[in-house]
Amino acid sequence: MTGLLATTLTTKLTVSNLLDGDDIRAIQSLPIRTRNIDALHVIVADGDRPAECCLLTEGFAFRAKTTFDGQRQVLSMHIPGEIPDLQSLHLKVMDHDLTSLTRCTTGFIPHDALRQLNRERPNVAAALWRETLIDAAIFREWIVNVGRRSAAARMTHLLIELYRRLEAVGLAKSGAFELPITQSLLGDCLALSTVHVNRVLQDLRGAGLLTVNRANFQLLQQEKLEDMAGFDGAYLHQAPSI
Amino acid sequence: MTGLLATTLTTKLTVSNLLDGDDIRAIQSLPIRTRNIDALHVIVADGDRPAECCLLTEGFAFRAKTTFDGQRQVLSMHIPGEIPDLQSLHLKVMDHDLTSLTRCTTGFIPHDALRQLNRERPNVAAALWRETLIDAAIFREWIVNVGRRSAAARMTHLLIELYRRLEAVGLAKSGAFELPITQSLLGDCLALSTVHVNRVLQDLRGAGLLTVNRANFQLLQQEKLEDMAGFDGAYLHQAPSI
DNA sequence: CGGACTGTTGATTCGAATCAAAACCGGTGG
DNA sequence: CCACCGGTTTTGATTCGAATCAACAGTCCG
Repeated sequence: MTGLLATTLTTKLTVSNLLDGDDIRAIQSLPIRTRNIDALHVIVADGDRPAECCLLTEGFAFRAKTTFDGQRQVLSMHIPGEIPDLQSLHLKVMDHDLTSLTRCTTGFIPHDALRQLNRERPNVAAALWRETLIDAAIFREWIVNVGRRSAAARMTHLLIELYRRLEAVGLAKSGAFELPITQSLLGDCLALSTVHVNRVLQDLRGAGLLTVNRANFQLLQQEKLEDMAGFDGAYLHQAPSI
Repeated sequence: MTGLLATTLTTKLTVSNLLDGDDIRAIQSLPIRTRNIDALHVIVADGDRPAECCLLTEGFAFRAKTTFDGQRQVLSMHIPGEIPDLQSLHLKVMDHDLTSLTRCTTGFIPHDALRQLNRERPNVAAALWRETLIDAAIFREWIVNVGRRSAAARMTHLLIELYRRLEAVGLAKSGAFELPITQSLLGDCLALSTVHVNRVLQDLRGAGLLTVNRANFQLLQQEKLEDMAGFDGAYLHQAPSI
């Protein structure tokens, strides 16, 4: 693994973990297969038994489950630097879909190579484990979002979360970020109908709290938005080793 | 660690992981502090920085978040054999509460000891990691439950999940299990009001699908219940190493 | 026996879904 | 260049599931 792919992963892991030079070199020598993926393409499907993990380098992806009666619930959004299906390393069968939102650049790393790395470099294993735990922390907050917040607070909370995560990897600043997501998919994230998503966004725009043109989101009054969403970023565990 | 505590943990981990004799001996020699905890007592609180993990040996516990306006959302239920705060090993600050539902027998294991064990015995590290990944899989299904299912389906899905998990550790059979949970707490699990929980349970009883007297739940028509809940147990990842 | 949860019932309200249709857009091909 | 098309966004009218409000009954326990 060299170039962008290596940088993406090592940057992510060294920010919040204590890796030494050997750890980083071991990561950089992982075998990796680069692949470009079209928008809205199922990368790994529910029921699959993948033999590799997918490192997202460019573009966005999301994980979702579909109920037997065809309703879809998005479980998480994924941004560059993440390995959305890292859990497949220890859970053989996928229990949900991983889908590209936009065109993506990805790197596939064989499970075997990752297992060997984990065995030889406990620091790296701990860092990767930690990433899956942050994942779980985000799921927990997602449960609260869908279960307990009003439609407007739900929307706001999701947008702030995305902003914070994108900001942390340099893909957003000053409250602005690019995310080519439809209102329908936002509805599947928030367990709201498309119609209601539209109305909520209009209310938020009307209140002067944000703007949205196509894929461009601009959070205008972050303080106020955080208040109305009851947002506390602690669950993102972004501070180094905290 | 000896006796019941050791048995609880090693049973759990050996069922679905490949541990050898040395692994098991290493687990059994973990230092552990036994403690009894009263019902409805906060074991680890949001914001805490625990230095040990809590192995649940007897009794039930749950994890929950409270929003700034005082609403509570239960995130998961925990049964004997589980380590509900294992994530604290790598995420220093708790982002939710862990609370006992009933009187519990617990064993506290220092993080230091667990870290050393993970370093020396990669098999054990993988087994523990896997437990946290199953945790996350259950969170994902919980999102779907709260986000996409009707009140009745939600209730049913939760009860079947609990039954399956209890059955797997020998604490339930023939559709029956003991769980001293109030309707109010069930509401906090399902994001429903207490009143509505009551009505849904009456409907299910009325349809002859289950009975509830105090803490005793009896699922009468499991097939039918699974159908109406859209239950697919794959997300519990109970089959050994699958 | 009294008090505090817990469970139950009925009446009413409300947030969001649903249904239906129009307006808007970005592309495609004639 | 314009007509057309599918997907997306927007608007309005109506319905519905669950919340809320308000009592009351049951149960446990000191």
